[in-house]
Amino acid sequence: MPTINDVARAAGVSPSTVSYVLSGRRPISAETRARVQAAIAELGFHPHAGARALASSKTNVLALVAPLRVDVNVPVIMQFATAVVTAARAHNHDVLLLTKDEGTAGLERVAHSTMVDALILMDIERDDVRISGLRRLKQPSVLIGLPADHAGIACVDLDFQAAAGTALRHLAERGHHRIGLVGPSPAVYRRQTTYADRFLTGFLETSAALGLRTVTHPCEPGADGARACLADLDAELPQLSALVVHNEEALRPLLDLLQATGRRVPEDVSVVAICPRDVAIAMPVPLTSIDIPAHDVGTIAVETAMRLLDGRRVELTRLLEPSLVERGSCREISPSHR
Amino acid sequence: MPTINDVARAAGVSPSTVSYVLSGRRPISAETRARVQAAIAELGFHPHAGARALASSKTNVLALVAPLRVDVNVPVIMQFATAVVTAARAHNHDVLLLTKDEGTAGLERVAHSTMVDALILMDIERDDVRISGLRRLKQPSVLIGLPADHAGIACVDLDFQAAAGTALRHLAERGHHRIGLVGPSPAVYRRQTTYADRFLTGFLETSAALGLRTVTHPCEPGADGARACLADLDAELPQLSALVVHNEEALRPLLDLLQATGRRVPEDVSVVAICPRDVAIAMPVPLTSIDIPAHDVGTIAVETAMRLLDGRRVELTRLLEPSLVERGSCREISPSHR
DNA sequence: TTGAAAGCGATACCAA
DNA sequence: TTGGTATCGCTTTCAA
Repeated sequence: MPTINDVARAAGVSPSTVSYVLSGRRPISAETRARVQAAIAELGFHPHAGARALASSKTNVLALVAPLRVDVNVPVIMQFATAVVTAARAHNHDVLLLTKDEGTAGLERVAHSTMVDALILMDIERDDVRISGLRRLKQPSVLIGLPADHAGIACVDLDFQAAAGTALRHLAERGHHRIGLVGPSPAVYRRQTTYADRFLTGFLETSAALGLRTVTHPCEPGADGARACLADLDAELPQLSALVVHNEEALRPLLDLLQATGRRVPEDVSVVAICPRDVAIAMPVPLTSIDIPAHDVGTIAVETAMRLLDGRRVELTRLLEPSLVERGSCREISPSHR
Repeated sequence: MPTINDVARAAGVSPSTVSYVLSGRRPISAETRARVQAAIAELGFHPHAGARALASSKTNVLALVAPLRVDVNVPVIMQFATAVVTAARAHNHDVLLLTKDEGTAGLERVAHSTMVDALILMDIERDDVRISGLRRLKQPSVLIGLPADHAGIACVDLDFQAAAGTALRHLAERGHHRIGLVGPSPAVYRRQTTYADRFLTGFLETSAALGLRTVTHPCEPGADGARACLADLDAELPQLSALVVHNEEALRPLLDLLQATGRRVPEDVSVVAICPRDVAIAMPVPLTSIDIPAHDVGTIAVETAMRLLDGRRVELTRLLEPSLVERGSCREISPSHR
């Protein structure tokens, strides 16, 4: 492997000149630049990442901490990861993949050993134990999610609270006033992943503001969970005309169940889902949905990290506005039936 | 951030001694070791990764090249990734995540700039354009998959050819002799991901060896694809009594379709699936299946990389033996009906 | 059993 | 516009 000195010798310049050609941090005459670049190409020179990191205190690597348990939401996780890696590359950075189960120790390990310039964390819990540790790192971090105490830390996420409002308003405008919420599984609430709370809060707020009759219930995984949840909702609010489903996994069993019991979508029950758009589209009945903009969130997370790295100003809390796409799973209730 | 010199000073030893305490590459008196370790703990010392890489020519980082397109098989990809990261950590390595779409350029970038010690690639195609480039790298690589030309390169995968044999034999032993194969989507064949070919080859071989009547068909995504595929199979081989499904995505629509048309599983049609076990379990009828041992494959890939790195002998081609789990979706055909 | 010091391969400051 | 060189923090050889 050729070094910068080899290149310098071949081009008849000093190593520092080669370095400056590479970084563009000082003006170089066109002629010199050409000679250097020719030498670089000819020798197939690639700067040594470690040497660079040592001399410049920059690694050009971001840490991405992902929950690698293999359960629900895997596709969404992958979408975040894809977006982060792609955006990072666009900024000339690479991505070191960490698992959430290494916890604070893992973060400290890569941060203290100077393996990364910044960290991006996903699957943030309400009282995430990792947050306080992050504050002590010299590297900046960006959270995908919104913990209770996020003072001074950059956060990016869908505005789930607003999303609940959007879903309810969409239904209310079409004449629905008896609406059930199929929530995430109790496990999600237990883990206190914050999007569950935030959605629920928004749901209750908007419900009250609009004077709707609503009822909410978490939903256990599987067909049995869906059945139990629907039964609970029906019992507590007879003749509900619409469901808001904030549970990707429950979607399919729920639709199967409705069909099996002769309740048509949207004729008998309207449905709004909060899920990735490809999931909404792939259902037996294409669902009106609010997308989880994983790509945007991931990209913005990286861009926020970049801004922090070069000392630019950032908006610490970025909650992306929800956007609802009507796909025909909500029907208009005629005024006479209201 | 304290350096090794700070530690040395605090412990009253030379920096080299600290280094040797850390690496264990030469004997240190118990007393000295204790003093050094105390100083390390007290100062919160973590060796600088870049400096280490520069001095030792080892990064303790593996590259993992994953297909980050968001389509089918996302869960399997995640399982591979999980296993690789976990295994890597167990060997004191971290994982740099690259996307397949960077192609050869990405591999060369991280290899030439000495960011990684070894590379692990997934989603290998039959005539993968990246292979020849890999041979020229100074870092070893391990493929998850089996390209046509894999001379000299370590490969790990499920033995899909044997898996087809296992599936067919399981059915044949239960009296089935008219069997259809629901293959992957044409897109997979077009991309020439090698597992499709290998499974098909094994299927045809075993079919011939056992004197079975079989028919095979790729299967387009979605409910329509499943319907078309099943119709084709039925047309070409009337009264087939069993299906082998090598298409995770088609599984659910296929079972829905069978139910809708009054064909019960396993009473009327037996089914063997090749898919992750959680998918097989989550179906309306738990399916007899051959697992895709993503965890084992990922772990073995990392272990192979480790062996290559420290010059130990490796078996270049590791095809894992398939194991079939009966879950009741195959029925025994009584001799009178054969 | 330990220490001294020469690299490793870049960057960036100080000069010219 | 360019060159010389100290420096980054560690590993490892050579000596003692």
